[in-house]
Amino acid sequence: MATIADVAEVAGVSASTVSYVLSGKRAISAATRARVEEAVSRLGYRPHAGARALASSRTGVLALVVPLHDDVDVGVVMQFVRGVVTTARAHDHDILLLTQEETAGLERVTSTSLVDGLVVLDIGVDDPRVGVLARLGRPTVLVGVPRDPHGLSCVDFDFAGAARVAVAHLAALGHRRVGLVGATPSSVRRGAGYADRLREGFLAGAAAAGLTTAAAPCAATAEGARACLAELRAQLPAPTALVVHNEAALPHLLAALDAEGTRVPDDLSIVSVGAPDARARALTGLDVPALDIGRASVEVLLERTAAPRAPEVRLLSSLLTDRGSTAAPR
Amino acid sequence: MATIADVAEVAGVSASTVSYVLSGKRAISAATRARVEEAVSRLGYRPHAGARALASSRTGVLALVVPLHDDVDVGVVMQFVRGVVTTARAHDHDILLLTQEETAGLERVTSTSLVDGLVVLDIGVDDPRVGVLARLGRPTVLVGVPRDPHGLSCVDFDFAGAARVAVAHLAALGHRRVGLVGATPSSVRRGAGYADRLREGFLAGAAAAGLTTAAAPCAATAEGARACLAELRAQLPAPTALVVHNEAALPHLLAALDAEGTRVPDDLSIVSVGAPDARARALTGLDVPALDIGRASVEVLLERTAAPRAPEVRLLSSLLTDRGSTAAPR
DNA sequence: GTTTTCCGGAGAAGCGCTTCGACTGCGTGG
DNA sequence: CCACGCAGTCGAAGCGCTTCTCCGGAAAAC
Repeated sequence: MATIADVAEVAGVSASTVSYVLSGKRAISAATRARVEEAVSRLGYRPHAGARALASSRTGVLALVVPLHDDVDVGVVMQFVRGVVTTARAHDHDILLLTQEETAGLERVTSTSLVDGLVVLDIGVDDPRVGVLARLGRPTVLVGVPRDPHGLSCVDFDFAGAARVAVAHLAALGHRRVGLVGATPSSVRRGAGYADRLREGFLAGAAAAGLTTAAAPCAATAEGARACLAELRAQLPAPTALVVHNEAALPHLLAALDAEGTRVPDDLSIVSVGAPDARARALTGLDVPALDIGRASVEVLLERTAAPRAPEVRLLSSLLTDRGSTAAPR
Repeated sequence: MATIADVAEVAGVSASTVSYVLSGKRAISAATRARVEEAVSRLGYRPHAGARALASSRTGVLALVVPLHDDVDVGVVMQFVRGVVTTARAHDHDILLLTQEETAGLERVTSTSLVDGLVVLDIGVDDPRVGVLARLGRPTVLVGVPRDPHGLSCVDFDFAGAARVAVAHLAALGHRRVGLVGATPSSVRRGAGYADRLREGFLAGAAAAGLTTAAAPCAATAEGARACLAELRAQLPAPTALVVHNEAALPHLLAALDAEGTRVPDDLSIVSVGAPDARARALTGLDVPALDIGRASVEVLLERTAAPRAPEVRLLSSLLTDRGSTAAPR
């Protein structure tokens, strides 16, 4: 491998000049720049990442911490990762992939100076990692909004806003009795804040539109779907529409409705908020803009690795797509 | 951050001694080892990754190249990634995530000495990256088997073997007319070798068992499933069993069968080879051991970063799981 | 008793890069 | 005409680590 010294020799300049040509941190005459660039491409020179990191104390690598547990939709995670990687690459950064083994991993990659910053997915309301991350003192973006962000930036989907849009859509169609099929009990137990935030948006939106409501969590099984339906109907007789915040339970829910002869949207309108599922029936609803969240995370992070900056909470919204699963009540 | 010099000072030894204690590359007396370790933990010392990489020309990072196109099952990719990451961590390595932007990424991470080796997913029969990777000269493991591996190691699922097992299972039940629902046309077009390898295993196994067969690719849509069924029946009247190598088409296939009143397994037995799908109906079949493939990839790779070694092609098999979708023909 | 071996440790030379300070001409303004 | 500033370049000092060489002393060999 060619080194910067080789390039300098070929170009007939000093190593520092080559460095300045490459970094653009000092003025260089057009003639010298041309000679250096010629030498660089002739030798196929590539700066050594380790040497660069050592001298500049910046690595050009960001850590991405993704969840392992199967409570999250893999499709959404994939899209998110894709957004992160492509955006990082667009800004000349690479991604180091960490799984949620332990908080020790966070400690390790920061204190060995392996990465310049971190993006941490699936942050719970009282996530113990948030305190650790704040203490580590590296630029960090949390995906999810904890109760106390400890001064870190957050990026997430605006679940409350999405619920309000969903409710407003149903209210505009004339629905008066609307149920909420909530997230899985396990995700609620885990303290994933989005379940509560969506629920609050749902209730606030319904109250504003003067709707009567019911809400219940829903396990992603056939029995879970039936139980949730029964529970909702016990709270609220004959709802004419459902907001579903549970892509995993959706197939079971649709199967249960089909089995009892309930037609969508003729007898019941459904708006889904969450991961778009390619395999199941497409429903009217708001999709989590996972790609955009990934992109935004990296952008927020890089702004803060470049220069110190106040933390920020950025909530992204998405538009309601009509896929024919809602209609006016009969 | 504490440096090795700080540790040396606190422990009352030289920096080189600290280095040898940490790497274990030389004999150290118990007394000094204890003093050094005490100093390390007191200062919370962590070696700087860049400095280490510069001096030792090893980074402890492996590149993982994952596909973006949605022709692959995200669940399988996730499992695979999980196997890669956990195995790498178990051997004190980290994972740098690359997407298939371009072959330029491969070039970049190797020639800047960012990584010690590469694991490249979803290798096609004539994948252009294989030649590039061979030229780069870093330890590499291909997941998938190209026509010419250029001296690189390969790890993959034994699709041919899986098909033989599936066919043998059906033959043992007494089936004589068996159809193969193949991979999607787009994956075949892409040159993903597994489609052909499974097909060959299917045909060989069927021939050995004296079965009559038909085979057709299948698009992952409702019409695709119907067309594939029609095509199979045109080639082979009234097949009593199907081997399905297409998890994406499976829901549509089952729906089509259901719609025409064909019962599984009463009227038709089905063996599925591929990604286990949590959402759809569980079928008898062989699951791609994605986690194990990830694990094996890293192990094969690390064996070759540690010391030069001949390339290897490792095909992993899995066991047939009976989930009640096969029965003796009537 | 002397010589050889071996063990444990220190010293120093890089690894390849960035960046600070210094130097050299050259054009400007006083 | 002289200081002065400025663009353009170089030299050198690290960044923090690994690893080669060397060295003293104790143990083993003769």
